[in-house]
Amino acid sequence: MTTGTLVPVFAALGDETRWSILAALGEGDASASALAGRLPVSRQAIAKHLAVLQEVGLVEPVRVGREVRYRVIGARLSATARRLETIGAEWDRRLAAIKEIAEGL
Amino acid sequence: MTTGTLVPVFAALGDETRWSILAALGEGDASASALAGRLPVSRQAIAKHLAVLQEVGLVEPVRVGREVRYRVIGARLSATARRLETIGAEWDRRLAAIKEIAEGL
DNA sequence: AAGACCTGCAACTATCGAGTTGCACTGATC
DNA sequence: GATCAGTGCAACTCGATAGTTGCAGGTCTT
Repeated sequence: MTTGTLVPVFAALGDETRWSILAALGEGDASASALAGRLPVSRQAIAKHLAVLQEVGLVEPVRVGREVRYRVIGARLSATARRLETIGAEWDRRLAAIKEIAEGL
Repeated sequence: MTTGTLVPVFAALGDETRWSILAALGEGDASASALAGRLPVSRQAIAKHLAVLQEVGLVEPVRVGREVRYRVIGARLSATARRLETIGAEWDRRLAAIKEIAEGL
C-alpha cells in the first residue's frame, strides 16, 4: 500500500473540479477527451487534474487502443478514510497519531 | 451536524502547516501567539490558518481572559472520515454517492 | 496514403493562497 | 494611569495552481 503521504491526497480532494471528474468517472471509465465533452473545462485542464489524481493514487490510467481511459481507485479513498478515522477517534485521548503525519509523513 | 460542504474540509486538510497546527493543538489547547512560539511561522499566518480551520469546523475558539485558545474537534474529523469511507466503499458498485457531493454540496 | 481523433508538451495569463510586516485596539497587570 | 501581552485588521509580496490556446506526435480508420 505504501500509504504514501496523506496530505497531498487531501489537497487533491480539495478541488471541486476534481470531484466533478471523479463523479463522472464513477459512471464508468473515461478518457480526458470524453470528460471534456461532459465538463465545462478544456481537455488539457482535465488532463492536468487527472495527473494530480494519478499522482496521489486516486485514479489509474488504462490504455485502450489510442486512448487513455481513467479508472477511480475506490480502495485508495477507503484507506485514506480509515487513516483519518483513526486520527479523529484518538484525538481526544491526546495520542500523537497526528504527529506522525505532520512530521513523519 | 449540518454536514456542511465536504470539499472545503479537504482543502483545509491539504496543507502541511495546518497539520502542524493541529498536531500542536493535540497536546492541549493553545492561542495563536502560543503556537507562533512553537512553529516557524508568524502569528498572523497561524491566525489565518486557524480561521480556515474554524470555518470548516475542525477547530473551536475558547476565550480565556484576554486570549483566545483553540481546541481541535475530533468528532469533525471522524465524521469526515466516515463520509469518505462511504464514498470509497460504494464506488465499485457505481452508486452516485459522489454526485451528491459534487453537485448537491 | 490521407485524414481524423486523441494524446502530450509548452507557453502564457490570472487568480488564489501562504506568508510577511506594520499599526491600531483591547484587556490584564503593576 | 501607564504598560505590556494578546488580538485583529490592512496592505503587500510571491509562489503555486487552475485555466487557456497553440502546436506537434501517434494511432486507428477508410
